[in-house]
Amino acid sequence: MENHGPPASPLDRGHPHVACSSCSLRELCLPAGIDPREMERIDDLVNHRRKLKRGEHLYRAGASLASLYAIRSGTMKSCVLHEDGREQVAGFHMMGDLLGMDAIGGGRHMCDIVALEDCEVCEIPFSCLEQLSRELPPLQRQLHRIMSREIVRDYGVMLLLGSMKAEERLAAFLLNLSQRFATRGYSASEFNLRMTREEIGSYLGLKLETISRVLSRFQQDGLIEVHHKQLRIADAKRLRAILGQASTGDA
Amino acid sequence: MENHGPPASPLDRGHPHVACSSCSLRELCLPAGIDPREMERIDDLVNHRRKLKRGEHLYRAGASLASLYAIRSGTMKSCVLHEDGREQVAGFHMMGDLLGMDAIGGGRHMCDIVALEDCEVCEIPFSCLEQLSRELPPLQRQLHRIMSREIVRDYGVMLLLGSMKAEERLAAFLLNLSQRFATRGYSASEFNLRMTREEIGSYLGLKLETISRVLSRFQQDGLIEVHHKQLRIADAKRLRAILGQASTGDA
DNA sequence: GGATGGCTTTGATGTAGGTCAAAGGGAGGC
DNA sequence: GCCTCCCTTTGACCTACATCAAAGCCATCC
Repeated sequence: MENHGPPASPLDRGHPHVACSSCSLRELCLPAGIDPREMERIDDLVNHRRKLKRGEHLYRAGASLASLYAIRSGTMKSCVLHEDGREQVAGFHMMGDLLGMDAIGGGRHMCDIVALEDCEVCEIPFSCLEQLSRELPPLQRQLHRIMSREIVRDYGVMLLLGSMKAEERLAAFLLNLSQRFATRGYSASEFNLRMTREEIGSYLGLKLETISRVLSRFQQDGLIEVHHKQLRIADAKRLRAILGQASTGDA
Repeated sequence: MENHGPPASPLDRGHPHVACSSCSLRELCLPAGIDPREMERIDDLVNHRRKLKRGEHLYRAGASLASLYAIRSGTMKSCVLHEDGREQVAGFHMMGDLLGMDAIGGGRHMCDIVALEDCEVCEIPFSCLEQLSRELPPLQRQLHRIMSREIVRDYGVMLLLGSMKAEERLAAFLLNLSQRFATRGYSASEFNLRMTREEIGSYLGLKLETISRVLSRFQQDGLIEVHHKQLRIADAKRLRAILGQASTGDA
């Protein structure tokens, strides 16, 4: 039962001050590296926010490209759909991440984005962004950087899916989450899993039972502590060693 | 034993006329959609070509970003490397494809690119490209489109690796190759596999023996004919049906 | 407060694809 | 022309993960 809530006006123009210049995420997000004096031009670009309840879609595959979205708060997942109904989680996204770049190529979105909890996103009309990035080289750079990083991230996932076994995949996943929380100023060792075991499994190319079993094993081995969605990394070094697979030594 | 050939001068400035404007690939490649009158500015951008022999690297992971490369002829593979030596093929690339975008994010390449046969590429200094794309909106658009398509392509691979079984993966692979040859004006039904079974396997997250077995099975079932690297798609419809998995009917 | 329904855990069993092994074919080098 | 080396094919066996099944937990709804 997804918490669709009232379909209500998804566009919330009620914030008079949607300002990148005062946003704590600005160094992670699109405005990174922008001269403070130019910042107000970015503020104009991002003219409103949008709130989503858990389970709501930000957009669906097939929708035509209007805007990119920067996540201000909350966690989302992207899902690609196989024609025969199978779907796979392609990524988990959190504050500061930029979404929607899948649509630039063909003008239509190629995946669904779903809120895993209540979220807030900043909407960035794409044509304005293209325009402005012609005028502000640092903005252009940052956009390119973000798209490039997305490509590289995907390479990492391909490596994971193509050549790692279950334990390695899960270790890589947990360490990646940990690192992303750290980058955002949260604890690297203690956090909440916003997604279900099934979603993790889908992302990692495994079944939910396998996720559950491997988490239990990790816990027995003292690598982590899990209590439903609450997770603590108890021994990051050994967790990393599962990945390195060679050295149990200092990573 | 890779055919490294003489390390020789990799930069071949000997072509006086490296002109996008007269290149048969221009509509697939970076200049797509450029006004003919602006084309000479692109010609200036792409100021030289480079030839590679089979087995040579175009660049290696860690190399700093200097240029993007457009493939003029030949086939290449990209490989991502796991720290512990395992490597995985992340993609196969052919004429018209643009390489190197993995380095934009961090300034360093994140994968190796290796020629699977003798190749020729056009070198595009990245900072010039960024500069010029500020002045020519259609160039900017095309660059964004290409990067976006790369992201979407990766989603497809994730889906393949994460939720398809061996036969589906191989069918998807062959159909994808077929389609790419067709786009480039070659036969969609008959072509050469430039890569080994092992490389296909690496790309698809399978072992070479599995690739071999599945190809044999496909052949027995009359879906394809393979004779070493020569491949003919004998029944594209049924091959597509393996993917759709539901309807054996008209895809 | 009890009921309902998702999510998770754990066990028993099955299987796709991996691993190991051996032999056959082509292409390039001498 | 012959040799060598890689690539490929095919078979026999094994293992990691999927599948099926059942029971427990937590949150939410009534």
